[in-house]
Amino acid sequence: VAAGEIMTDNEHAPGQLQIGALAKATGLTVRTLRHYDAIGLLEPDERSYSGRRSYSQENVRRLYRIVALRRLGLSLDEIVGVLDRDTDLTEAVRQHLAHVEHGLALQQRLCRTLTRILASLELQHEPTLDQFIQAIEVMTVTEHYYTPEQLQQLENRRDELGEEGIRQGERHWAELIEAVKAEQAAGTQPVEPPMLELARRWRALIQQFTGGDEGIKRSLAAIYREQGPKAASQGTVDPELMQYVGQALAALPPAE
Amino acid sequence: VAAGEIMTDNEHAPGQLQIGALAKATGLTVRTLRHYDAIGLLEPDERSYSGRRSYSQENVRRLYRIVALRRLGLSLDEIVGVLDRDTDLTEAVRQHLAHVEHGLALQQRLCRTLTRILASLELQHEPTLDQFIQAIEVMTVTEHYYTPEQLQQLENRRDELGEEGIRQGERHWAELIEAVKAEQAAGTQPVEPPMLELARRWRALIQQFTGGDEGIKRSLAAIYREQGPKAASQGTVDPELMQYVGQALAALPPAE
DNA sequence: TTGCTCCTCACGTCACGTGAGGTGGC
DNA sequence: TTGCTCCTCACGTCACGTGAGGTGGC
Repeated sequence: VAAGEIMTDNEHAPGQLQIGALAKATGLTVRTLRHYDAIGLLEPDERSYSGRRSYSQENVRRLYRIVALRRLGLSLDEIVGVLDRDTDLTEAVRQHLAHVEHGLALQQRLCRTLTRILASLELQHEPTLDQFIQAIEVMTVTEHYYTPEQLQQLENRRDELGEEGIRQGERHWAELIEAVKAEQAAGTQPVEPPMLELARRWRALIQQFTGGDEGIKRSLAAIYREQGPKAASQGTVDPELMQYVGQALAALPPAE
Repeated sequence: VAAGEIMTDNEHAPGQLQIGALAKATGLTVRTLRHYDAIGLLEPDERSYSGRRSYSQENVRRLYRIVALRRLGLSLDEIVGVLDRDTDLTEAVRQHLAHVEHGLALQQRLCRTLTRILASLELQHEPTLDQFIQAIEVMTVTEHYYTPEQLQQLENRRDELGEEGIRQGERHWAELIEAVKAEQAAGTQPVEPPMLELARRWRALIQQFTGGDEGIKRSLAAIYREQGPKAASQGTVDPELMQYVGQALAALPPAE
């Protein structure tokens, strides 16, 4: 036999590739190529008599396009659209970008939420599962009351304050609430001077939280109305205490 | 019959809820609750004689926890871990956050890539599918050669330059390449003064791209070596042209 | 009898991974 | 005969959505 006749299946048609060779060349798996065949995304040029897939150079070029588009995150279906049903490429990419950006925004919010949850988890000594769950519920319920812009504003203020500033604010609230509880336990009337002084501090802290923004004030008021003081105060104030403080606040002269 | 005996199935056990009522109360679908039952995440307290699910208050509390953890993006399996196999909550959240942040970083890179691809798509007059595909390939192949920090640096420089600066840079390159092609076509030798002048401009533009960073210079050189001039120049320079310029660059005196 | 709620299968989603079981080519 | 490559099913993934077909309670 002449040397030219000694050939592997691979070489029968020059430039044709078997599935394994193509997989190795592109870094894809054999399974992936079979999948692309099954859904009609990349059908091999021909089959050998024993049923083996044989890919032509044309197939290879198409595969490179597929891989490129996959890296952009397009779905196989969208790729079929671009390659075979002449979907406008620019338009497809534009839409895809919009989609990705949308998902990104959601992920970022989730990230911020998780970070805050984690911070409060680490702050609290022995956080009960229940306290934790409540923190999440409060966070998600209250977020529902603010517009995206307002949430952004609150977010910005937190950034301004920084880690330390936030902890300080939390300490101030905790101290104030303790002080109010003490007066309540001591039987102080809401309109007596000591409570009026605490109410002033209370109003100042709320002012600090809202930053004087009317929209945020209204949203906070809505949370009080519809979800009660516990939700509005992130679980720190119970209804009776709030009623007590409310009377003192009502007895205050209008804000200077 | 006494009035007390006239009851709906719903009221047989007070406080018990049928699946539809629970779904309505939580905003989940009936299907979802059945799914949670099927995987053992939330099994109803009991079944009525006709097989209807009956949820107790205890079930409801558990469901609220499930919903809260879902909002953080935990998988149902992770939730089972937290609720039943006392997985450490803080640890679970920490890991989940790390996971989300990782995905976020990938998404952000994808977003930047898409934005750039889109920008170049819009810049080019009649972008062929092939040109486009090549742009993606070039982008992904070359990105492989830079470290994350280097990519960040390049990203930063692009931000500094702004839209207009980038276009200007692209114009400069296009003009320079045209000028070199003209000299080549005119038969100018690489070492003749006109080409030496062009080579100086060439070196200056490269300097501008690398920002003088040695690491980026090395990465760019690696792309030339391993992927050829076409990839390194984002598809704008073919090998012969590069060789021609290369001779002129070699004939230049060392950079001032 | 008519609605309404509930029930149990069971397929589909997206892009493959991962065997099971078998055959052709050196 | 032994490896190696290749083949075709077919199940599993994640959290349900969506029918199909049927039954109990007012």
